[in-house]
Amino acid sequence: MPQDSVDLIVTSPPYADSRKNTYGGISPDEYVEWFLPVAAELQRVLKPDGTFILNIKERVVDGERHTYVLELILALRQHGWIWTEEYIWHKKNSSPGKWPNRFRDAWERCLQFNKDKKFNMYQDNVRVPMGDWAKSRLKNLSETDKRRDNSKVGSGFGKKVSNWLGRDTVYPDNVLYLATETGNKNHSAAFPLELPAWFIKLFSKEGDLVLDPFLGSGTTAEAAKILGRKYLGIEQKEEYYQVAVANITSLNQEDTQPRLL
Amino acid sequence: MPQDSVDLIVTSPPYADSRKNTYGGISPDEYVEWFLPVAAELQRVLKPDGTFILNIKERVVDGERHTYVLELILALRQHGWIWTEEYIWHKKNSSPGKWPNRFRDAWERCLQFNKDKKFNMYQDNVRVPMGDWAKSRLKNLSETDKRRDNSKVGSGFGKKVSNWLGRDTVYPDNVLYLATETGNKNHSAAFPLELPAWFIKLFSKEGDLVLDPFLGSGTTAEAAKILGRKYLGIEQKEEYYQVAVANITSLNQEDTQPRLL
DNA sequence: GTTCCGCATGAATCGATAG
DNA sequence: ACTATCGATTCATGCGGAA
Repeated sequence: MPQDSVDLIVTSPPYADSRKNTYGGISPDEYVEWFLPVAAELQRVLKPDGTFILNIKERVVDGERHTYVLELILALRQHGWIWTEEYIWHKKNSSPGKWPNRFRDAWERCLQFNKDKKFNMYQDNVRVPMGDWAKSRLKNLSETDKRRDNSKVGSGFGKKVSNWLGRDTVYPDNVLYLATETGNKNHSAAFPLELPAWFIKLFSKEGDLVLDPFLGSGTTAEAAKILGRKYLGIEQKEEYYQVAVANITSLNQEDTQPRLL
Repeated sequence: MPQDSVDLIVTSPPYADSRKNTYGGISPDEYVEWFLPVAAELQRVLKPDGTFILNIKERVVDGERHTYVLELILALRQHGWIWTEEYIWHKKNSSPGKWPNRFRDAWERCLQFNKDKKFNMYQDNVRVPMGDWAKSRLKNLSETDKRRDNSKVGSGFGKKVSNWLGRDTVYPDNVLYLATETGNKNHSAAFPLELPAWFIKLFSKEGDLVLDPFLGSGTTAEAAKILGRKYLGIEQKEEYYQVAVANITSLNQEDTQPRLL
């Protein structure tokens, strides 16, 4: 691949040592070492104003959270990546289970890395409906606030409130509150379509190129296709590749578009 | 303080370089070095089956998340602490603001450290009401609901929905969804009472000793008092100490108990 | 006695300007 | 060339006073 050719990278690599029977299963202690050559190639092909989103969560090893994700962040910075932000994916329906020393794990990291401090971000593409507070708060402004609006002299007290009139969406924050995919995909990672879709809308525009170097069942490419982006996926396992191709080609644009927009 | 005398430590130390005009203001680059001597004392006084909860979040420095929290976790492990878990505090109302390169920050870390893999955890004390799904889901049980239905993905998970009949509370997960305190405390940290209260209920029992080495306006001690634990707080600034004493002594047990239980 | 309205304010961050 | 200060931006909550 040519250098500086990709607008956005969104990926969820195989987590260390997990899914051992379905994927390669990288040992936690070797995870950073295993990932760095990949990151170097990603850095080469990403445009200077592009973004790299890494969805990952550290395993529990021997009763303790392993530190390979922390070490990976530090290592990537050593190699020139900028650690711009850490988004949290807060899962509505996390895996069940009960243990004496911990609760169910309901969140994952979505790490944002950049090559440059200036990067493309299209914030208006991910505005969310205003919270419920607005309904009760802005419902009955009519009498007093209309008067305030008409008299533009002086106080400015009413101005703040009237600023909110007519708006129905606000900017989100850095926590994504999404359900996990309960679908029937033949791939063990529960990676909901909305997760890559959110980052694709936020960090790319139509016609841009989105890359997923660990394609898996093709969720990132599906989201990119639905959103009108070009997409490129890499997958080592023949069987996942076949699943991804099937998922992507069977996509019916008319069916899926309303789901995301 | 004698060694092995504290059952639980819950604290929210001054964040690096923030609150510069109210607190000392520790530089991000010196944060780990500044914290380690404190951590050593905490390790000394904590009981072997006790827990240390550290509420912290890294600042943005020069357009990038600083790494001092990651380095602090690694350093604490070097000094013998076990990094058992990372809870997330998902804030309902985060600080406002708009920037071209990031959204509002709506979460903080609550890091759990232990001296030993075996520690006290009273999970039943923090059960939460069952979600609304239960009402509709349990009304008409299907055939698969009455027996164990194994996951189709081969994960080994299964479910037996009929197990849920008659229950009205469930265990929570590792994400706490709380509002920040917008109250009138004369202390700049917005640390809601529910946050220390949750960990106090989870990791201590009545009569246990709870320590907060950075007491601030005394929220941890307030929660401990309400929940019938002994408490011990350390505060360097005379003015915060006075505020904390006032907050704690003015506590009316009858008023506050229903708020938390 | 209850609901509704007005308003202050919070672990923030960026970019421009001043020193 | 570097650091310090300041203005601008914006969402949700709770409290006090009014209806």
